[in-house]
Amino acid sequence: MPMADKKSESASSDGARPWQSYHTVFTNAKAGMEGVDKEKVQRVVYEMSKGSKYFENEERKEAFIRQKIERMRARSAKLTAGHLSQYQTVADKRILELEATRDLSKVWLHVDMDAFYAAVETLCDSSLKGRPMAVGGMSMISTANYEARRFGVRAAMPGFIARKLCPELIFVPVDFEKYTYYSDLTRKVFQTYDPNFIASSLDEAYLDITEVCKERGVSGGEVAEELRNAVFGETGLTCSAGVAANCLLAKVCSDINKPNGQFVLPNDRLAVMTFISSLPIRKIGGIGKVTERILTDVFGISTCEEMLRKGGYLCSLFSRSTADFFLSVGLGLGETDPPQMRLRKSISNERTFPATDSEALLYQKLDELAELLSSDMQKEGLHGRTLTLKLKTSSFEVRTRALTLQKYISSRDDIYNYASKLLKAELPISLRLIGLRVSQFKDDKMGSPSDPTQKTLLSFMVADASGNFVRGQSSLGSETSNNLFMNDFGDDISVETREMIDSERDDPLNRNDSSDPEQRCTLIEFAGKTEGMHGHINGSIVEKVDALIEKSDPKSSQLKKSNGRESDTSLPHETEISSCLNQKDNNDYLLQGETSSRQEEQILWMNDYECSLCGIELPSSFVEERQEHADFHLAERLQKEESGMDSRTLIARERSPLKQTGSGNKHKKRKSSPSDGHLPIDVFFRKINQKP
DNA sequence: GCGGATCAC
DNA sequence: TATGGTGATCCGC
Repeated sequence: MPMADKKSESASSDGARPWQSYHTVFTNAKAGMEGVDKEKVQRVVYEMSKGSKYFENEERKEAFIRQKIERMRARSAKLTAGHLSQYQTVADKRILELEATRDLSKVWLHVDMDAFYAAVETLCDSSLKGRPMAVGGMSMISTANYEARRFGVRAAMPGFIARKLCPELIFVPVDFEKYTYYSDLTRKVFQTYDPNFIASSLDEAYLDITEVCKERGVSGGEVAEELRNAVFGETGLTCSAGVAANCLLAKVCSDINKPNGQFVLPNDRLAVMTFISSLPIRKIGGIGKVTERILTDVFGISTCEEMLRKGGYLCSLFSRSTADFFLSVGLGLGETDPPQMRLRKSISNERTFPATDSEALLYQKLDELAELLSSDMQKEGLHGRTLTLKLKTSSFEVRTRALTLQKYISSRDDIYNYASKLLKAELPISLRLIGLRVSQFKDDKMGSPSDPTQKTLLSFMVADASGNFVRGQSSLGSETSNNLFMNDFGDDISVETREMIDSERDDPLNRNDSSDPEQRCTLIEFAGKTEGMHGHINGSIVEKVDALIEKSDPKSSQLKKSNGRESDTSLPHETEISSCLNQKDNNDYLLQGETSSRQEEQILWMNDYECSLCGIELPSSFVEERQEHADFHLAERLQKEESGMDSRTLIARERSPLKQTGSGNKHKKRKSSPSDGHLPIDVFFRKINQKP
C-alpha cells in the first residue's frame, strides 16, 4: 500500500487503517448482520482485494467520486446568501406543491421473501439447515443464509472472500428453475389478495390491498400476517412484509423486521413524517452508495428529514427532477398507483471470461453472444436498430460502443457483423467481458406520444413499480426501475452500503431502545396522538412543513390531507414551453419549476433573446445575466404570492383524474389504520416474529 | 445519438 | 485462481 500522505490523516482515516477508506458494497448493517464485527469484515475484504486489478479500478472510481464531491462542494460554497435564500423560497414552495399531492387513501403491501435462494435450497436439502451457506460460487455469491450473514457473508460478495470470512461456509450452485418454481407458488398466494400485484423479482412483490382491507374490514397488518401465513403454508418459506400508503414506504417497511416479520406504517401524515424523518437516506430505493456519499459529504445529509432542511441547497445544485425526488423523500411521498404498462426498451447479454487479448478468442466470444442474443430476440419477436457493444478490459475499465442503423436487425449474422466492426475499432485490447445490447425496437410505440409522453411530462415525478422516482441528475444520474418484465435474475443481491464508521449514526429502526433523547422524543410523539400535537416535536421538520402550509393558505389544514381535486389548468402546453426555456443545467430548477406549475408567468426568451415578461433583451450567451433576470421575476412573483394571492389553484397535480375519489379519504384512512394514535412505542419498534 | 455512471435485484 | 448479469435512465456532449 502506498504511504498515505500525512496531511490527510486527520481528514480521512487512511494511514493507520487503510481498509476504512475502501468503500465496498457489503460492509454494512443489514438484516441478520447485527452482531457482525464490521471492522473485521472490512479489513478482510480489503486484505483479500488489495493489489488486484479489481481493487485498482475501485481506487480509480473512488478518486472520481472524490473529485465529484469536491466540485460540488466548491459550487455549494460559492452560493451567495442571496441565491441561497431565493432557492430556499423555491424549495419551500416545491415542498408545498409536493405535499398537496399526498395520497393516504391506498394501502400498499410489499412482500420480500427471506434469503430466498438460500431458503429454497435449505427446503430441498434439510442437511443445510442451521449451517452457514451461500448460493453461488467462488467468484460471486447470490445470497447467503442468516447463519452465514453472521460472519459478514452476503450477496454480491465474491465467494473466495466469503470463505475467508467463514471457512465452514457451504457453497450451493444457483438453480434457477427451482427458485422459479417456488416463486410461482408464492405468486399464487399474492394473486388472491391482488390479482394485479406487481412482481419486481422472483422474491419481491407489491400488492395493493386497499380493497381487501375495505371489503373485509381488516387492517393492513392483519392482511400482511394472513398473507405471510398463507405463503408459508404454500411453500414452507418465510417472508417479510411492509404495509404503508405508498410503494416506496412499503418497501422500506418490509426491511425493518426482516426476517419473518412485518411492519405497518399507519396512513397518517404525522406518522409518515415522523417515520421518515429519522430514516437514513440509504434505506430509500434509488439512493445508492454514491448518492449517499454525495449527500452526506457535501451537504451533511444523512437522514430523510435533512432533505427538507437542506432544500435550498438541493434545489440550487441539482436538477429539478432530482431535487423533486429528494424533497419527496423528505416528505415520505411515493407512488400510490399501479404503474402503467411499460414495454421493454432493450435486450442484452454479456459474459465474463478469463481475460484475453487473443483476437480469435474475442471474435469467438462475440459470435456466441450474437447467437444468444439473436435467439432471445426471436423468442420475443424483437427487432432493433441500435446495437451496443460493451467491453470490460482486463483492468476492469468498462467501455461501450454503439451504432444506430437505418434498418432493424435481429438475425445472428447482422448482429455479429455490425458488432465485429465495433470491436475491430478497439483492437488490440485485452478483455474480461463482452456484452451486446439491442435497443430502439420496431413498434416502439413512439408513434403515439399523446398519452404516455404527455403524462410523463405532466407529472413532475414518475414512479416505477417500487415507487422509486424516475429522475435524473448530472453527477448522480442515479435512478431505478423495476420493469414489469422483470429480469428474474440476481435477485437477492440487494446492495446496501451504509458506512457505519460514525458511531452516532445508529439505525433507529434496528434497535429497541433509544438513547438519544431527541429521537426518543420524536418516537414518543409518534406513539402518541397523531393529530394536533405538532408543537411538541421540538425542532421537527413537521412543524416547519406545517408552518409552510399554514402560511401558504390558512384554510389548508384540510387541504393537506385531501388530495388536490382542482381540475388541471392548461397543462398540455408544457412540451412546447419547456423546449423554449433557457435551460442552464443546474439552474433549471427555478425556470422549469415555475413553468410546470404556473403557466401564466414563465420567463420565456422569445426568439431566443426577449423576455416575455418585461421585454428586456438578453442574448442566450448572457447566461448569468439571464439567470439573474429569471431570479428577479421569480422573487417578484413570490412576493406577490406572499402578499395574499391564492396559490392553491395553481398547485400542479400529478395524478390522473381517473382515480380521484375525493371525499372518502378520511374514512379509508381510519379504517386502514386502526392503531392510529394508540401505538405504544415498544410495539412500534418491536420485532413481530411469528412462526407460522 | 453516444458514452459514462448509477442503481436495483 | 478468483469480484456477475439484465435492464433502465440521465447527463453532458
